[in-house]
Amino acid sequence: MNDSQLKLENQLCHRLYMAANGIVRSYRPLLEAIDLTYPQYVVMMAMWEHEKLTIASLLEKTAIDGGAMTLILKKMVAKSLLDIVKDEHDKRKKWVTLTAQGLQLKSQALQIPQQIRCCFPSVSTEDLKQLTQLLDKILVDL
Amino acid sequence: MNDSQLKLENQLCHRLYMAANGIVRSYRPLLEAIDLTYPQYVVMMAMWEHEKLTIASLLEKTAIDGGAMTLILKKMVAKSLLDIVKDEHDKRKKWVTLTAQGLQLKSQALQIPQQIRCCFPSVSTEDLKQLTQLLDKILVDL
DNA sequence: GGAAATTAGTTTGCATGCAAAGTATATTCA
DNA sequence: TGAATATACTTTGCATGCAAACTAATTTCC
Repeated sequence: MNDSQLKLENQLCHRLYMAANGIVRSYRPLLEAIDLTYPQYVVMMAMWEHEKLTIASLLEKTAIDGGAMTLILKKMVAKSLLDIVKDEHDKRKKWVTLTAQGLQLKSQALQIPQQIRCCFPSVSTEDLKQLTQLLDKILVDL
Repeated sequence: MNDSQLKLENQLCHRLYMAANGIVRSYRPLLEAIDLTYPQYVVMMAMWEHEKLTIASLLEKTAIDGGAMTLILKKMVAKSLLDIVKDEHDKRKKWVTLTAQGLQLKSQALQIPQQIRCCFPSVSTEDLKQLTQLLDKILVDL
């Protein structure tokens, strides 16, 4: 029996775990400057792109947990970044929209992507492209 | 200004986030069968490989948070998978070792790697190799 | 038309991830 | 040798991730 398969070094999952946590850690100082946590930033990106989303579609686009989302949105509404209103016709639905302040924040966030790129000099544009394609293969199987 | 850079679709970080969470989710049913959480499984893999580690080296190998590790180890000791004893000479250090039961669990875990592979038919062996190399580029920059 | 099933969100309980503060022990160095 | 540092862990407080239970509203379908 080949127990090299159980070595930590050989676990793709552990590499993903370390890389994902590590990158989020790299974002932290940049996001603190605009007073956002990483998941809040993800929500903001979805909203900057769409302007108006139901909570359900926000959950789908961000892949954030539903239970966590309730709390995250509550905080973002408290910070006046978002508004949430019930749908007139389907009272189960809620619509999330950007406030003026939430929209304005985008201008401050625009520089974040390139700032993050600078944190990873070993990762070329070509690497990024390949990584995207490979990660997509994982995502389709989920 | 090019705000396509702020689209969720273009964030490597978000793909990593979804992939990492998704894979851990795939492990869950397999790990439940041997009553381990994912981080506990990571600790066990480190221990199966090394037999004896200080908490500090376990933290380094697993990249698990120190605060979380204290709790994780406590639970694993309670489940009789691990023993923890203070170092004789340096009373700050603690040594973690496998119990007989912890060692025995390895035989049941040996099949997990291939079972997980089956969950990801879209990811070839070559993909896995490339992914490993690319993720390592991220890891060196952290 | 009304019970059953489905959908949209929220709440709850538990397990981390993370930063920062705290504790105990060792080491350095003036 | 004794104060200042550094090391090894633990504790604390907060923010998710996750599963499961729960509420409210809507849709299906007999």
